[in-house]
Order: sequence, then C-alpha cells, then structure tokens
Amino acid sequence: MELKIAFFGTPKIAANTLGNLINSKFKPQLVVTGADIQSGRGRKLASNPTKEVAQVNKIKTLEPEKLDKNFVHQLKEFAPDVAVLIAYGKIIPDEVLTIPKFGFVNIHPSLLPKYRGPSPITSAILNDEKVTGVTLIVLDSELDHGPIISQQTLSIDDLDTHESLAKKLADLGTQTIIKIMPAYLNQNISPKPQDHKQATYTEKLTKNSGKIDLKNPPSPELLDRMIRAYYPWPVVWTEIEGKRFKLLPDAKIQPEGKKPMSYQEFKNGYGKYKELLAKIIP
RNA sequence: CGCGGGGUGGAGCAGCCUGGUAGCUCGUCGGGCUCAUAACCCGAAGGUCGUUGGUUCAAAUCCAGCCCCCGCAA
Repeated sequence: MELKIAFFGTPKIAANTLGNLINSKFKPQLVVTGADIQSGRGRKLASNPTKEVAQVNKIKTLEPEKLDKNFVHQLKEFAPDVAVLIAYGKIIPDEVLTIPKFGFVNIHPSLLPKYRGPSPITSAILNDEKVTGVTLIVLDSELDHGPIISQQTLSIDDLDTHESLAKKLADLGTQTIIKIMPAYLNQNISPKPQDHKQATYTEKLTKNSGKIDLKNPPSPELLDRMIRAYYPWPVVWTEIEGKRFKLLPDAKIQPEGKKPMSYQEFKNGYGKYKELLAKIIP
C-alpha cells in the first residue's frame, strides 16, 4: 500500500525540502501552501516557491486562506498517513493535527528545546552559538513543544549567514526525515518529550530588527554576527539623510537604489559619508 | 496602472537645476624613492556620457519615446 504524505510549507526553505523529498521515496502527493501574493516591482502576481516546485512536479496543491471546516474536509478526503511540515506560516488547529494517522512531523532548525519560535537560525548566529542542528518533532498543540523523534547537530561556520545555514539545515533536516521515516512509521521510535524547563524562545523578526543607530553602533563582533544573522532579510541597515544603506555579508554595502559594492568601492565614490560610517565599516 | 533612485574611461561617484574645454577617489601601465611594500612621488593610456529621435549656433546637461539596473512597499 502506498504511503500517503501531505507536505505543508511555503517559503524557499520549504521548497528546497519539498524538492528533496520528491527525489526520495517519500514523495508527497499533496502540498498545502500559502496563497499567491502580489509581489515585486510593478505588483506582479507570483506563486510562492513551494507551490512552484509542486506544480513542476505535478503534485496537487491546496492553498487555503484559513484552515477551516472546508479545509478539514479536503484533508480528510485525502486521508494522509503522515504530514511533513516546515515553515508553513500558519498555526495548525488541533482538529487538523489529528487527521494524519502518524501526525504532523515538523522539521525545526534548532536543537530543541532551545530556540523555539520563529527565528531560531537568526538567534543561534546572533548568540554566537558554535553548534546548532535540526530537530524532528511530532507537532502538538503548543508551539515547538511536541516530542522529539530525532535530532542532528551541525557546526556553525564563522562565515555562515542565515541564508547559508538555513540551506545546510534544510538539507540535514530532509536527510534526517528520509532516514528516520521508516522506523517512525513502523513505530520503532517512540518520540521523547522535550525537557521543557530548558526551553528558550525566539522573537519574530521585523524590518527594524536589523536597523542600526550610527550614534550608538554595535561592536564589530556583534555587527558581524548581525550582518550574517539578518541576511538576506531583514538585513542590517541604517539611514542617512533619508537614504538607506544596507550592510551585507562579505564586506559589502548597498546604498539605496544601487547595487551592492565593496567597502573600498563605496569609499571611492561616497567620500562624504565615509566619516559617518567610519564606526561601522573598516 | 503601487511609490521612488539610477545608467558618465576597468570600479565607485561628481557634473545636469542655471546648455558652451570630461572632473574626483581607486585600479591599470611606465618611471622614481625604498632593504622592502598594499605606502609615497612623477608621468601615461583609457570615455560615440544606456539608446533613438527632438529643440538649439551648440546637448552628459533641456524635451519625448525605448532598453537595462536597483531600493521601498507587499
């Protein structure tokens, strides 16, 4: 009997995972993802990354705005054995959680119970962690709270950005899930409850998370971590005379309306800002 | 019809408003200084000013169209 898998995810990191799953023996037959959004310059309608991967591979997609009765009905009709969820973006109500026979398996990019919540990767880099990892849990009704199926560690490189680390963790997460799934489905693994006393929580990032006050700049060490942790979003930025300047990894700076350039190139052309930015760019 | 910035020697910029000799910082090449150098000094090469048309005695500069790059917002 074929295993029926539903995949829940939306952004690029989820799309990568979906792509990897498709190439494994755990190819989902149903993808649940966020709706299309108007995006980009000129308001073009773009489908989200996960949806694109699903469509290319001719997998049925659902894009519910709310996980309401109607969605419950649709999911019950599909009758998944198990659901895999990564960065879906919506809270899954209990009514939905109980539909798959083996529940929702969630890939969380931290060593739970540390760094629960929406920004685990960013927080790990900011806190100068040397090691992080992925944790597979079975979703329960509390945030990142369910019992642990499997956990794998990964060391953080001095040059890792959120982008690069997320990619590594996503790959590791997918490998782990592919490896562990058979044992999990055979109930050879009994998920272990987290040590909730050790739990830490991360905040949702906003655009202002990466804003820097030039009068009171962070130390060079912290700045470096911020630049890596907040890349590619919301990035570290500051404002001078109403114009934004982004600080990017690899010693790059991007004035508003311009392409990223090296610090040296910036100094060559933007001499008048050199003084102001002297504290944050070498 | 979402808002906005930009395209000037190889790189990053100024010049445009108020048309009239192509500027700055860096790089490149040659020479010098030096034990030596990414430092310093002297010199040189390199640009149909995104593109098409218009206005003008004269357009990087003013006007119109087109192409390309980017920021915000979502």
